[in-house]
Amino acid sequence: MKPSTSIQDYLKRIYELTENGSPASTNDLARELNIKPASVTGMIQKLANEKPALLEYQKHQGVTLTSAGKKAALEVIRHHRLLETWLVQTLGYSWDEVHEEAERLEHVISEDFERRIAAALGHPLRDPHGELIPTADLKMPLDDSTPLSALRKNQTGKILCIKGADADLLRHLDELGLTPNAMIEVTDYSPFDHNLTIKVEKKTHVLGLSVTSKIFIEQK
Amino acid sequence: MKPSTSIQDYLKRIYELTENGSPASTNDLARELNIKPASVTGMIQKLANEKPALLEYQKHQGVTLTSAGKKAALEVIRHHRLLETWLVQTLGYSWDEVHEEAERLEHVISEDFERRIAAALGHPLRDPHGELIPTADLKMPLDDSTPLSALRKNQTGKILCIKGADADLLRHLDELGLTPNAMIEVTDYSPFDHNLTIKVEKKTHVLGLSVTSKIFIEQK
DNA sequence: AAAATAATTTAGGCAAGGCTAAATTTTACA
DNA sequence: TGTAAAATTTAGCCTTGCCTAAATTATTTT
Ligand SMILES: [Mn+2]
Ligand SMILES: [Mn+2]
Ligand SMILES: [Mn+2]
Ligand SMILES: [Mn+2]
Repeated sequence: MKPSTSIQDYLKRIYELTENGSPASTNDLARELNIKPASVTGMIQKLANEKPALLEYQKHQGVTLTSAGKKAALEVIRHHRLLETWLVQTLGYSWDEVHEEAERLEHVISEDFERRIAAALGHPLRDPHGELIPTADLKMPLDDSTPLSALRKNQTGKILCIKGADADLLRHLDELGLTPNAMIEVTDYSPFDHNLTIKVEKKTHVLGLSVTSKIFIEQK
Repeated sequence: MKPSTSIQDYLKRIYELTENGSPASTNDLARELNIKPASVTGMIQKLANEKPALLEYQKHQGVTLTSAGKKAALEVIRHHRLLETWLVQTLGYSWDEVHEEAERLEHVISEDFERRIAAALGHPLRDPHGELIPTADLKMPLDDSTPLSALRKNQTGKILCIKGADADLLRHLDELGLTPNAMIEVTDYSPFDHNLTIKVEKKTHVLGLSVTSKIFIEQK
């Protein structure tokens, strides 16, 4: 059976929160889902006890996805990212507007719809923010990007992805020309505050860590 | 507040069932919604008692939409028909495939999405089946069509709409060339069984009442 | 005009997925 | 190392929207 919309959202958030390798905590999940921690506990207990369990769970230790859970999560993420790409390309959404729309559509489109937009888009590898799109057989491609925050003076690269930015930051980055595919060069680094001075399209900007850690680069 | 998906489906069905002027019965509604009559009674009582009531209801007498209910119904119907049009035009769905997809999407698209597809399609008047699309200000345009079943020998017209046909019939009509915009001519009428003989694209077909009553014509 | 049948409503229940308040565990830190 | 704070879980409750079985009302048939 296809998981409910609620469950799909849980799985997607857990996928994201566990990408760093460590389990997702009840509180983090509650924050990301805008649901009270007590309710999250109830749901993760349920998901961990399903016939093919979707989660690995030990009290007070957080959760990780089983392979069944990961597959279900990648299904939703593929829908989300294909939808974002498609909304931008065919309906003129800007990249800071698409998220919410995709957040609702992702749960209701058919597999046929998924195939049609994937084909219409030429089976894209990344969504408008540069995030990798899981393949049709639900594998997440390897991510070979480096956070901009790891670059130093005179290093250059192409922006691959903006991760975890809210709509305000996305609009700001758009104004600065810091969008996927932009070529950038680091011209200075301040070890005290981790500020990076970068050049993009002939213009120079100084970016703090809270920004540079959200921009991902393909190094030259 | 936006009505729930369930409520939207109730309102849409009630709109359709009351187009003939008479109230929708509990049983008819239950059949259309695939929900047990007892559950329908519960829901219509609830909807009739909301602050601005969505339904007019008297025990054992069926329901009609209030103006608030009609507005909410037209909102869903507009979504549905725009979506069908758009899925056919941009993703290559055939007209017999789109219904189910639109049935789910109609509840989750934003008003912004609605405006974007309406604009992208050039504010169409009819969906792929020829059904009238409610306007952006939620009025249903006047329907000036006549059922094919009302035509007689030597009368001609253009097909405007196929109403209430299931996917199988839609595919069949498609094969016969009986799609919106096709020009047809009635060459014979049998008063005994109400069969009509019609000519479309040089071919002749004999259609029973259960078919001719679902095809609507703009008379010449 | 009964009696039978059909339609509708009532009553009681259930599952999903939330919430609050209270209890418990873990972690932090003085 | 003991305690305070933070995180998590438990317990009990609520709403939505569905169900079945039984009761009631309306409609047909005889
Ligand atoms: Mn979502
Ligand atoms: Mn899919
Ligand atoms: Mn629907
Ligand atoms: Mn709308």
